[in-house]
Amino acid sequence: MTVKHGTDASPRRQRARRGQGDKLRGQIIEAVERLLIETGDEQAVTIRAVADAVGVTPPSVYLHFADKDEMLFAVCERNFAELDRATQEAAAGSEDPLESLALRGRAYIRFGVEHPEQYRILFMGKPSRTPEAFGIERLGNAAAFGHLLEHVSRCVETGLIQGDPIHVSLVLWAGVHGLTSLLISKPEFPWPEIDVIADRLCRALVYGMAPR
Amino acid sequence: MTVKHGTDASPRRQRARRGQGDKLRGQIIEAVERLLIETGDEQAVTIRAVADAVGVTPPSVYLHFADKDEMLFAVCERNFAELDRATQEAAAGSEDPLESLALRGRAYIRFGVEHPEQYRILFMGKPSRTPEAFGIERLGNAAAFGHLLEHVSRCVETGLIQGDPIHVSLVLWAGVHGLTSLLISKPEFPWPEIDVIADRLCRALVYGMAPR
DNA sequence: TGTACATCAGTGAACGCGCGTTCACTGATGTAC
DNA sequence: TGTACATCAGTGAACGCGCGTTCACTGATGTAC
Repeated sequence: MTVKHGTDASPRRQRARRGQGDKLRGQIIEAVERLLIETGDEQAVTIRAVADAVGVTPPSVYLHFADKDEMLFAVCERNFAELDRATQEAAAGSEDPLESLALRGRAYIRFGVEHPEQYRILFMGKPSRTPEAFGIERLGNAAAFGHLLEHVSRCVETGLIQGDPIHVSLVLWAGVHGLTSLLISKPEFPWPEIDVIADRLCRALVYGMAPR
Repeated sequence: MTVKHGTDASPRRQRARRGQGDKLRGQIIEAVERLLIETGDEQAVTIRAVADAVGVTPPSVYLHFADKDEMLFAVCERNFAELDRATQEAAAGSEDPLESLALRGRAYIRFGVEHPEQYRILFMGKPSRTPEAFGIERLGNAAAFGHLLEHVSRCVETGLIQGDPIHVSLVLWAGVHGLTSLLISKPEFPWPEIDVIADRLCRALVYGMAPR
């Protein structure tokens, strides 16, 4: 089944005043996120659907984005920032560095479960779709990973965790990403209580890398 | 850039003899796998491309598969069996149950890295694409997960690992899936040596769930 | 205060594309007599 | 051994679709005089 756009009177948006052209850019980004959440389907985010959601014609999108990918990446950028904020906030929830690290992991998982389609675009997409700057640079330097690395480094310095901080950080990331992405791609699987399993995973990872 | 099919003389396949019609089915499955490997792109696996690879016209595919999804799932089935075989074989590599569990994890990761597009279809696909029977039933009952569960159960019975065997199995699966899927979706990331990090992850997971 | 005009935010219609799928058919092959 | 015929493995051409993108345009808005 497919969706017809603009068949019923799509609320035609009022044209921005002169000099206010950038307003549309923001509205487009919001519409993309809304579509992602409502339809739960990245494929449903077409230029046409987005334009229709905003109340504008498809070519207008090109006034603000060179192409479709650029539009999607603008959304990603926003979500990266949110992910970082959520995990930093959670990590502040405990004085104990290892406990704090586990909390960080659980916040990451929760973020993914609550924003499945955005998460899919950020971390589960095809590599080819990802423009150059979006791979190593933005991902490697992304605040979220940087903050994790800092946190891990502190743990390693104080001897709470053994190993190379980068390796440890990658292992932690991979672990929480695994549960997050499985929860997203296999929602029909008979998962036990998510919190229980997320907690178990984060503890195993964190305490599994502490010296014995 | 797009690919033109059948422009240069595609080697027209010799028609099967009477009663041998099923031959084409097998050749189609092989062609899908070959396309997946060669192009590294699930999107490149179109009915037309598959038919062309086999040396047949598109409608012929419908002689053996109701639709495109059914064709793809036939490929998945084969790969599930291979994944199970690879992990079972690896697990036999150590007498120590925990060590064996870590070996199983590493084999899983290696399988995914070596069959990225098949892995993507198996575990990273959109849930909607997955037909009913492919979700809980085939995944939950899949031999690979069943064997993991058995293995974990033995460890729990002998006190080497603490917790509910299903929870533990899911945590292990999620963990190895995380590294596997990140390696697949972010190949341009500056990963350290894969074996090192895979080993570190598997040990952290396994020994992190052992009683302290 | 009034008017000509440049600018800017958008529009409408169309493009070419590749896709999954359908449908009426063809021609080689085996079988019954 | 020869021939009519049913069967079966495939073909060829076309369908309707939605997509990203382009291009020439329009009409409201602000500004200079």
